[in-house]
Amino acid sequence: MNDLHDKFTEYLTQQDQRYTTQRREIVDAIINKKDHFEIDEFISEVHLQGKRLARATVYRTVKQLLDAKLIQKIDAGNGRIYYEYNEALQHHDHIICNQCGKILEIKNNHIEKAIKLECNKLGFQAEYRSLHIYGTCKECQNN
Amino acid sequence: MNDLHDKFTEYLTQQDQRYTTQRREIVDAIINKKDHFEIDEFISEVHLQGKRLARATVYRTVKQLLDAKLIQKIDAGNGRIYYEYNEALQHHDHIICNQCGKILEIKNNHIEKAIKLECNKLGFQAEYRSLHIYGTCKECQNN
DNA sequence: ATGCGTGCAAATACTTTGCATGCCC
DNA sequence: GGGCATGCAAAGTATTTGCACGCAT
Repeated sequence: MNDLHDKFTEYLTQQDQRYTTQRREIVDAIINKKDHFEIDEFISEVHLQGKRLARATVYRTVKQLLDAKLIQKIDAGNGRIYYEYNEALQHHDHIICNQCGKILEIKNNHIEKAIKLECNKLGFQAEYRSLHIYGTCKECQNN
Repeated sequence: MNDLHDKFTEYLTQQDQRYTTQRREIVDAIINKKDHFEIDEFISEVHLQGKRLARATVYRTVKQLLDAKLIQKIDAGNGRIYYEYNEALQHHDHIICNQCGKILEIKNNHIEKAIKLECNKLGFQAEYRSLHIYGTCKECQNN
């Protein structure tokens, strides 16, 4: 049993909601994709597999997963919106290259700590964050 | 003369584009608003002042200002999208309360440094970032 | 004068919603 | 069996685009 299923089950139970076949399938697909995905591409893939799944259901489920902090939304800046599984609820941040569009995932304790300290100072109880750094990656700087 | 006008002029010149009346008015309005604004609210206000200004022009100009890194986009999570003037190009980050929707702006050198170090490590040339922290503010924790 | 930028409206894209039916608990 | 969730289509929003005309350079 995967962590994401457990967490989502827990969330749904709390909200007195049901873990339906569709919700289960969407979560499975997210786990299998591993990295970031787009709503549209996601729906196409599911349909290619011959499964019936309504757009609306995907939007509804994604909203719940966001609300449950199990996935996060990434605005790649060029009009594309990605979603990504928050593996084991460990926050990782994103570095996005404006040239080639590549997305690097980082996890840095100093950043983590600095943010926690600032929140403590303000008495703010942080639940979740989104940090995206845009610029030019090593490879693209050489072009 | 305001910094934002200068910077935008510089950007437009680089791109061989013109500093039109509309662009100037949009920039003025942004400077006067100071804090974050929404496209829709923004257009209404300009229209209330009796000025003629097309939606499309606002979208086009906002896109350029984003591209020039002079304003930044904030996704408040509840479906609302804000834009905000990047004062003097100093990066400040946002703390957003999920209960009351309040947005706090922070500027913290430790966060700044930790991010710079991580980028240096990766050889990534950062131009811009967006950091949003979501949670519950001090006041709302007491309710 | 030249041609980029604007305004307008239509087109497109994205997301939500109402309602009848199906399926989880 | 009761009622929440789904699928479908239609309605909302948000954003982009084509084209004729106006204005900045």
